[in-house]
Amino acid sequence: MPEQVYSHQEIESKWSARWAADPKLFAPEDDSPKPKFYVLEMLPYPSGALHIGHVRNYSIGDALARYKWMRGFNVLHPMGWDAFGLPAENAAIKNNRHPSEWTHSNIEQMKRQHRRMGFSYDWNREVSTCEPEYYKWNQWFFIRMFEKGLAYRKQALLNWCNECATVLANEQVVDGCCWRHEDIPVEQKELTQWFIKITAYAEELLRDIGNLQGGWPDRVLAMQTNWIGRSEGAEIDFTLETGEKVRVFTTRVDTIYGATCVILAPEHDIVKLYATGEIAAAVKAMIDKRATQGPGDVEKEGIFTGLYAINPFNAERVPVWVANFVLTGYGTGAIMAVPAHDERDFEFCTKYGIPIVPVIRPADGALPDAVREAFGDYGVVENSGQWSGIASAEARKQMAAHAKANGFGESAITFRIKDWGISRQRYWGTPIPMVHCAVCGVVAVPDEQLPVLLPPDPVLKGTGQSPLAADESFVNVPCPKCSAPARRECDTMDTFVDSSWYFYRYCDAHNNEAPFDPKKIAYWFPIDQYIGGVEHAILHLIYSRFWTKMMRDIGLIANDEPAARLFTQGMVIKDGAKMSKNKGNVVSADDMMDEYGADTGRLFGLFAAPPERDLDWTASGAEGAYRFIGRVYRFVTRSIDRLDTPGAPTDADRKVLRKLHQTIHKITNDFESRWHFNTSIAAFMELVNEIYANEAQLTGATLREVLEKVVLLLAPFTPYVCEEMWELMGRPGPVLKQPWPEYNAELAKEDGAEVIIQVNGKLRGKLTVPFGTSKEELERLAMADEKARPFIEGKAVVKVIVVLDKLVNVVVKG
RNA sequence: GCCCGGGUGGCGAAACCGGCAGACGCAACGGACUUAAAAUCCGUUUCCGCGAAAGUGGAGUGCGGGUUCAAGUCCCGCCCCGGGCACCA
Repeated sequence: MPEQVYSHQEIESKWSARWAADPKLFAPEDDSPKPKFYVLEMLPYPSGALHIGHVRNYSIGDALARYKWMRGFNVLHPMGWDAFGLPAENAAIKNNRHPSEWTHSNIEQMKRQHRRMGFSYDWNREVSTCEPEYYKWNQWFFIRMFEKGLAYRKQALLNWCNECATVLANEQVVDGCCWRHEDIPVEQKELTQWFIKITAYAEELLRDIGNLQGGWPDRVLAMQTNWIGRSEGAEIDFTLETGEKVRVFTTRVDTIYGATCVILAPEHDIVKLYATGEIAAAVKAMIDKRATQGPGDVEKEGIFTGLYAINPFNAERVPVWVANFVLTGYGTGAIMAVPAHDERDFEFCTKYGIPIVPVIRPADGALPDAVREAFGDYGVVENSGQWSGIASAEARKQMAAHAKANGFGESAITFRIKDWGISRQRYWGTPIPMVHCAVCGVVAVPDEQLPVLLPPDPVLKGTGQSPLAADESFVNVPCPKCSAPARRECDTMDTFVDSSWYFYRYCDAHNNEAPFDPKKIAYWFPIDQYIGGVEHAILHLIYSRFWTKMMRDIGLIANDEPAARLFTQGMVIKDGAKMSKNKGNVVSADDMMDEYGADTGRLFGLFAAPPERDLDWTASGAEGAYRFIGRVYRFVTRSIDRLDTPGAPTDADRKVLRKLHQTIHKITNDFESRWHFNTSIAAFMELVNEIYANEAQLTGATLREVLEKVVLLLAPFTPYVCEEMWELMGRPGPVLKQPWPEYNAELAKEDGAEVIIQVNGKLRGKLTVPFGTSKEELERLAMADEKARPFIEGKAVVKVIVVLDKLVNVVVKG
């Protein structure tokens, strides 16, 4: 066969069709004796077009999946669609199409692109979250949580995005703006909504971060730790002169003798009870201002309520204020202000002339006469009755215990994380399976009536009213308990519910009796490797962890965490900016595949940067990857006829085989440790350069040996062209079921050790010696070395450092 | 302010355990092939000196110190860039 020109269209369309025709090709085996490996990439939202960011994400997972198959694992590698959500509904309003139609046509488009990319998914397990077979189980889980008190309704101030016309969870607010609309400030609205009690798991979510260390990126774990935000402190009751108690939360109860006022959040119950006239008006103004204010520094403002409270530790009477910087949703919504030891309290009390009383001194200093700035560190407690002279840390414990013993407080822990508000006033989501009955109250839809189907013909306006409420035939329903006329809940669920457990469904995607068969979960879980963007570090990834723990506690599964290992890949950058529609720098997967092909797209994406780092997409870089694939392909095709030509082994054979085994070692290591495929591919390029340099001298047997291994090593990165070359070499496929090339350390070994000669740490010469040459001999050779000698002669040799097979460093003086 | 990353040629990067800084690729330049071009193959390219050249000397991994025979790598103190959290009591 003469040398062939690499034509990606021909090769990729040929194998894409063949792979699609074999539904078992990428399916895991039942009852397999092989060890299992579950590799998962985050499922996409079906926007309609795959772009380079997706391609990068899936190329990483696909390389791993193919490698694991070749290493003899039974691999589960599924794909699905996060198919509910706002874009479908907004597109529907704009184009007057049904969200379902829009979504399904997008899925079809993207699935075609996926197939074209040749990713090794088991499409038999495809999950689409907008199908009743899937969202039925969202409802089922919701009812289980309702029964356990983990799903509940309450009135609360909620984040509202006017553009989305719906409520947002705290996790969906970024810099005070909507996560989908970075320039739309989120407003606060008081609404009655459904919440999921993720806070019941706050302690465990935090504790188990310890078990994820090593398997999950530190960055993600740090972000989750921050988000959960545990603070240890105490709650203390200050008694008002009117008799009510105001409970404050503090992490520094040791400073309580320095408390000079109590400050309430504007929304606090006591304020509602006692604020009248001018004060009430000022408080309302504060609430309104805060509701519309964006993020950033806000001037502290407050007003005296006219009330006084008694500090239970020293019986001192302190004024009660209301201030805009005290948050209603954190701690108890009330604080004791200790201006001498808290920067914020200092700022506030200075502004309003409230006294400042220092009670903590630095361990090696004295109490200041006049406080010029807050001293917030731990120190020694002073002027604090029986605790004077005790260190802060110890005083905290003792004073909390004292409060408890005397019935006016106790040690307490608060979390920053809040319950997950899941009600959405939109159509395209899972209906919340609840009924409101005038007699029975809120009643769950019985399991046998699930799923509660979305009505097929919604009236969509995007006005902020739940579209389901306009559909009388949906709304009106008899109460499941008493059969009296009742009304259905009309909100739908946050789509993050859908993505919290989809990866369990892949294990048993067509189960009609249960969300999944626990036996299948026991086999596949935890996910061995999860791969996705870091933007989900606290959204999807914290919800998923919660959902797993919840499912464990209702007895469905045994694992505590969904994924043993997580990998977060970097963003794709083009022309200095993150690829996004707004910036107009998106490269579509289709355009890329037309021009360069799927293999090139994958190879460049993996070669241009280590996968965790941001990747610069450049056309010239892609050209380079394309040229390289062509270089391999041309060599293989022009060598086909020589593969079985007999001949005596040559020096070139040995050199190329050595390079081959060094490359096997390198690539295998990269797969097994840090996934720096950029260096795997660089090593592979070096191998190909070596083969080119020795082409004429290679014998047939070596050519066959080396080229077959070349194809196998490259297959996880560029599967199409490798499948084609494998076939051309007369080998039966598929490549991903071939064993991974085995490393032979003997063949990889160099002829001799290259030892560098340094004088005072500077490189002065090189030696090639047999491995294991003795210290004395190396020292002798170094001293005699022609290049090194001029730097040694005439100087006193202080000492000589020898590292066997590696280096000699002669230290001289003078 | 606190918590994570990161800073190396014209560019993307490599150097994994402290041991030859810049592998591999892009771009640029030169050569071969060609009537010519494209494609392909081969070569050069951190900076500053000296040299016609082969070579050869010095400097160099954000900045300042330190440890060490030896530092991009370890330690101390800074600067800059990216990300997360943030009146969280």
